[in-house]
Amino acid sequence: MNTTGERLEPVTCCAPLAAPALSEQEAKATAELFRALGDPARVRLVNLLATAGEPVCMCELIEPLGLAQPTVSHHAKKLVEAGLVEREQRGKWAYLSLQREAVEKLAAVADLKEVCC
Amino acid sequence: MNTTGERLEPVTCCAPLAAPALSEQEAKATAELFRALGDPARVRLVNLLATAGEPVCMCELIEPLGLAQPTVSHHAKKLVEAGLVEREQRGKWAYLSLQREAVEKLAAVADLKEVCC
DNA sequence: TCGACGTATCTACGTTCTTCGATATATTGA
DNA sequence: TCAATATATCGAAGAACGTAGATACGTCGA
Repeated sequence: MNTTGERLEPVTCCAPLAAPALSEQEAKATAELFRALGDPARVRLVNLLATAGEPVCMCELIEPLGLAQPTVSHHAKKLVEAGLVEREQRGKWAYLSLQREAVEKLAAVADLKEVCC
Repeated sequence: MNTTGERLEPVTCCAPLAAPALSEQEAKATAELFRALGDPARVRLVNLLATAGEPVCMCELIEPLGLAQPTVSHHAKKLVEAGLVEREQRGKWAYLSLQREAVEKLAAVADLKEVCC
């Protein structure tokens, strides 16, 4: 999809829903951010990270999510790409943690009282 | 999709992302809510309603969105079903307005500091 | 009554998404 | 060095999605 090589940073590029003049670009970034949480598996993954409060090994997510390992890897990648989750390699293990600032920015985007991001 | 007749109310059924024990049902409801805003056209539609501050005739949304009339109708329906937008019939015109409480609830769901919906 | 207009639905098409088995790569421990 | 383990990627199948043309329905004004 992105052939130019420039990476979109949805979390930093999107504007509040009530922004006076939402550009096409901003709308796309905002939609991508919301879409990242538009799947039950990813909502549960984020929930697991939020309640854990500390980085969680990816291997410990497979069972609670009830999905195959490639599927969990796929969803984790989506969340990392959206900026909502951070991935940290520790030897052969991959640890995921919540990007709390990104999630808070998401809440700010949905906040109609917010004027600016 | 829903053959039993029971209507899901995503806005009232979903729980915060940081909820201690997110059920499968709640995760699905939360995902549906986020997914409703997971398309640029719907983000712009919500933005138009948010900045208008008053009900907007659907016929006035076609041009700014740059989409065909059936497509706008389709997106509007999705937003109404998600509870984010209210639809009001006035003669042959359909007026859309933002369900501000629902959008605020969405922001609360994304708020990690919130304990309960 | 009739034509114009606004809207929803039907249908179809191409794209994207979710899922998982198979497989490749890398790291650890023996 | 070798087997076991964790993870990512590839490839494929089925479902869901976005879009718009055609069409049907209802309302308004003449």
